[in-house]
Amino acid sequence: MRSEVGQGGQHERSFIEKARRAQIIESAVAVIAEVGFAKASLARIAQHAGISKGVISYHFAGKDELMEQVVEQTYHAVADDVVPRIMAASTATDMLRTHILSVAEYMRGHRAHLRALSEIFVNFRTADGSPRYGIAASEEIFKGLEDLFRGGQAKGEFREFDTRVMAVSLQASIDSMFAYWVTYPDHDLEAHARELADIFDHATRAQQPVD
Amino acid sequence: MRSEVGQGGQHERSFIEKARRAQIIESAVAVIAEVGFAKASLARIAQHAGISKGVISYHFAGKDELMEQVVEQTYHAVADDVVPRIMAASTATDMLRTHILSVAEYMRGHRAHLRALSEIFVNFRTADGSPRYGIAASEEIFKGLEDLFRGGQAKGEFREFDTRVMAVSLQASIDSMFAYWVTYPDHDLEAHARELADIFDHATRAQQPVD
Amino acid sequence: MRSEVGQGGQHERSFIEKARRAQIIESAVAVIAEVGFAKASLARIAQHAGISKGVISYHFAGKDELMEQVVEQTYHAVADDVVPRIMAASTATDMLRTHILSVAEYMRGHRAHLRALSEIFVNFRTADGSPRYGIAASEEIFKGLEDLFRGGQAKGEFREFDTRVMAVSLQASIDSMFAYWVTYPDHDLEAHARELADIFDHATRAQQPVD
Amino acid sequence: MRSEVGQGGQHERSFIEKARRAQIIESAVAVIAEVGFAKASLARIAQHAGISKGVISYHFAGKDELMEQVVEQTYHAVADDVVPRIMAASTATDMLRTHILSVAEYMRGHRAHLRALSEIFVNFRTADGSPRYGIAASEEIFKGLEDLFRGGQAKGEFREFDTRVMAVSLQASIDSMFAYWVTYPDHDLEAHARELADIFDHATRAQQPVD
DNA sequence: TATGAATGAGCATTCATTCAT
DNA sequence: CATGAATGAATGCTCATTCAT
Repeated sequence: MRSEVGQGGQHERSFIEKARRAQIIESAVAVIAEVGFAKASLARIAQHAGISKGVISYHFAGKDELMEQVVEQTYHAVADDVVPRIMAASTATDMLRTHILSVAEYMRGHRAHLRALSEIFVNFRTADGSPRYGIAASEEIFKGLEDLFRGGQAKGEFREFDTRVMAVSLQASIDSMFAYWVTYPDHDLEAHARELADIFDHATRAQQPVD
Repeated sequence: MRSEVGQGGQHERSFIEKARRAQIIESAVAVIAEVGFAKASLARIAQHAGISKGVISYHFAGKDELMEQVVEQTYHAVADDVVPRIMAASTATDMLRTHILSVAEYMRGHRAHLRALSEIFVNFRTADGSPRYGIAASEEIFKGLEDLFRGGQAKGEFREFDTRVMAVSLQASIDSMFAYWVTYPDHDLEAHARELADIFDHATRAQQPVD
Repeated sequence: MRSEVGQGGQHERSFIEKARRAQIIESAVAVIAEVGFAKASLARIAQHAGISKGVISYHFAGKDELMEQVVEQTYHAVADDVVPRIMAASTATDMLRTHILSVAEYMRGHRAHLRALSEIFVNFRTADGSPRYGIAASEEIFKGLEDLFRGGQAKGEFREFDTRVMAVSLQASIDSMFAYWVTYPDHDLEAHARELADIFDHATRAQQPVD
Repeated sequence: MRSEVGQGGQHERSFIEKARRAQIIESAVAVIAEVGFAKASLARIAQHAGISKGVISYHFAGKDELMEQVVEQTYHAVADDVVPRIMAASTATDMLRTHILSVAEYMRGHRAHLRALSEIFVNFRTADGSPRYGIAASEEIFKGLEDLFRGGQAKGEFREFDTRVMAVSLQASIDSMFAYWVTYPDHDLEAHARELADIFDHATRAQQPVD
């Protein structure tokens, strides 16, 4: 999980180093969220952190590693918050609704983090030009959603459908909810989330009661 | 010097100029699709077109105008192909399904164009740093979809739902279908489109027949 | 006087060619006067003349020849206007005053020409980087002024002084009068010229009457 | 990023930074003096200093700041040398003569600096195309000279004349003395200065003694 | 550990010039 | 004669990275 770790525990990161890395990552998040990936230069990130450019190079192998760390940290923070709440639901239908609502709720408190995450996902490329994170980076999420869907189908809660297509569409709809809210900050995120939950409730359920 | 003319049809672009502009736009599309917006420099675009950098500056006021032309050309090409087919449908339900399937079909033949379009939408910024096209640029699409939805609701084909949320989610799901297919070229785009049509059919319809 | 002339009268410039050259020279004057030498590109000059860039290249060997022509034309126009008036004066003292006042009067009607002339004098460099026209280009003027001064000294009108230094200083003072007026267009050019005439009257005369 | 600091003495420039800035400024002076303002590119200045182009960008906000620094440094160096000597004179007549002679003497040792200064004054333009320093930039000098002249007039040493015209003409005559000497390096600068002092002595004095 | 300094490649853009038509 | 098109060098600038201290 950490790039250079694993040489026999030799290289434990010191407290100060961990603090510095965290500080730099937070600054990176803030800067990317504000000016976008393309204009988030190391100089700007260093300036935001109140340190010299060299410090970043010292603590991270390069800009690429910094970006990867931003993704990893943010990604896990979301999962740590959302996953337990989903697990607490009893039916697949509930889990689906809880998933959508929890993610939306988490978003509300972490606008910058998610903005940065999305910037990196879309823009970060490897040296050869191919996207570092693409749809493929969401594979873990897709797998989790597919498990949820298959569970619902097995129990008869959900109709038969292609679980991968449903997962991809749901994930995209959630992302777009966030993007829409970032663009229009007055947009009612919670109401959007409830509507979205309704949409995928109708889209998945086996029986639709007469309204 | 070249870009701001054309008011009143006075300055007809010559045949050769139109050809060059088209050639450059096509090269821009190809390069952006391949290496992404950030790395799509004029040098690379010129190299791809087999011309000198100066030619681009000669035919376009600057990189910004080139990007705007790419968007405009591609955008209209999609609309010209898809809109008539949607209009031919008689019910809202049919229009919705036709919309999804036609866009998917168009995509199959214009992978690079749509890839480039999405890159520009996400990354192109004005001089002051704000996105040139953002979610807001999709407003026209959203409006069109909302009309479709409201028509269906008025006729009783569709249930009551927030048309804006439905439009945003549908558009995002279509985009993600495309992104998924770009990442996994062997993915069955047509099957995905049919599944997606089913999803939004269930999500919108007023009555769900017992399967 | 003309660069390629002299091959036996073979290459007489046609009427249309002379007209074109004159038109281009006038445009060059206007553009240089407006935006300065450095930004007076052939493109801008052509645009001002309402012709294509290529025309300039066709009628002049290059930008350098165009500039030289601007200087030559303007220079002679000034001389043709001013010299006869000076010659009409009878005493050296009168000639000196007439010189200053006539040049100033000419200036008032030819602001752009003189502005352009000064821009070219100061900025135009040969390929090797040395000034194309420097102080040395004023040699003809200096010689003329020195003749005037020596005449006055011979007749006892003027005191003994270094005629070269007086010529250089007078010419510089006249140029600065013009520059000052260009910067502050409301400046009273005629009054300035009269004051300047007084200054050099006092500076040169053999006897200063008790005021 | 580097240029706008320094409010309050907070950001003391390090020794090495000051040295680099000085070195770059000196190279800029040398290059401008040699090839003129228009051809004094950052590349050439860097080459002359034996450093990479980026170093200049690192130490100066841009070419504009570098040019402004050249002006400021040079300007103050002249003033620091010349002003005290003028102040030491007791009569206006002496101050005038001292001014001319001291400036000339300073010139002899700083040919390139003054050449560069004049190049920048004439050619440096702001982004909107208007001269960054024009005649208006000499306002301070003009004001100082006018004070001197008015003092002399008040004490009866000088005749009545327009002090502004006298100041502009004197300044121009001094500049042209320098320009002449730059063009003809063998020219006797001191003799020229003495002659010039005589000229303005005659031009200003209230009484001209019978020779 | 941290820093300031330096590098050099890459960027968009401008421009005088050339040339086929 | 005149043009539009194309060229390629040069410019100021940004930036990730390296390195001695």
